[in-house]
Amino acid sequence: MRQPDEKAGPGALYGTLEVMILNTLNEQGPMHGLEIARRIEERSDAFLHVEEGALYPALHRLKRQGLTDGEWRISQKRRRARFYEITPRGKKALEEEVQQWLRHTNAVNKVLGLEEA
Amino acid sequence: MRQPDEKAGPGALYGTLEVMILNTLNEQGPMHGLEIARRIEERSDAFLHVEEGALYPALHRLKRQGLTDGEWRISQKRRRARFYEITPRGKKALEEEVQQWLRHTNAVNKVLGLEEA
DNA sequence: CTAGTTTATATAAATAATTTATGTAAACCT
DNA sequence: AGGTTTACATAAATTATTTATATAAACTAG
Repeated sequence: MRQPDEKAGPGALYGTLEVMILNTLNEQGPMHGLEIARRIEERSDAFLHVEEGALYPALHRLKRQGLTDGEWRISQKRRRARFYEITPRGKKALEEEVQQWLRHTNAVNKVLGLEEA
Repeated sequence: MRQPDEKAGPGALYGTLEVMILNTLNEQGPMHGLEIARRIEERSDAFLHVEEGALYPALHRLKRQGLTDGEWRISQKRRRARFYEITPRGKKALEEEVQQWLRHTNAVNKVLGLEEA
């Protein structure tokens, strides 16, 4: 016997990590990578876990696309850390990606017979 | 200028295709691969598109896991086709995966500030 | 009657974003 | 001085897609 899974399985972040990062920066202001990961985990009530191997490549993708910019600063705990901030383009992308997330979950929910038949 | 995307982008199916297949078989009875794909597309109001290269590997995974079984029959259009049926184990898995989908979307929605704060 | 289209399955190769496993470095603690 | 914590980084492995082909049988047009 096993308790039903209270955590997301492998691949659960797929496609949603970038929009969650952008939203975290948009709502809570500039912060560094590990702090973003912690906020996402907390806000999901520890359902999601953001691995560092997923986090940093995602942050680099967002930076490369001009959706964030970042600068080296010193964290609360006195370590050098890259603080990211959402850009105007990032805000626009965030809005679109949130809409896309809603359309997507809606579509899957329809297929699963879970609402809005 | 470009119309906002009304369709899911690449990778949109990631992680949801199997549960959608199981649900389709559970609700609508035995049917063959291409028909499953069509039903999913229709029920999502053509938002989702199920590529054959995603469909058949997913069907094989489900079969290997004992969540469906299949037999060769003749389709409405007189072609040989493998008709799949959900098994009792498949029904149990479906329930769990639907619950997992709900927990997952809920977690992402919380992070995005979209409900159930 | 035969060439082209449609239906149906199948699979290899390419792509993309994860997970897992390490590594570096500086700050803090004992 | 040595061990732990914080923070970033990246390579390798994994997984599930997308894209591109291939096969084969049945229907359809000329």
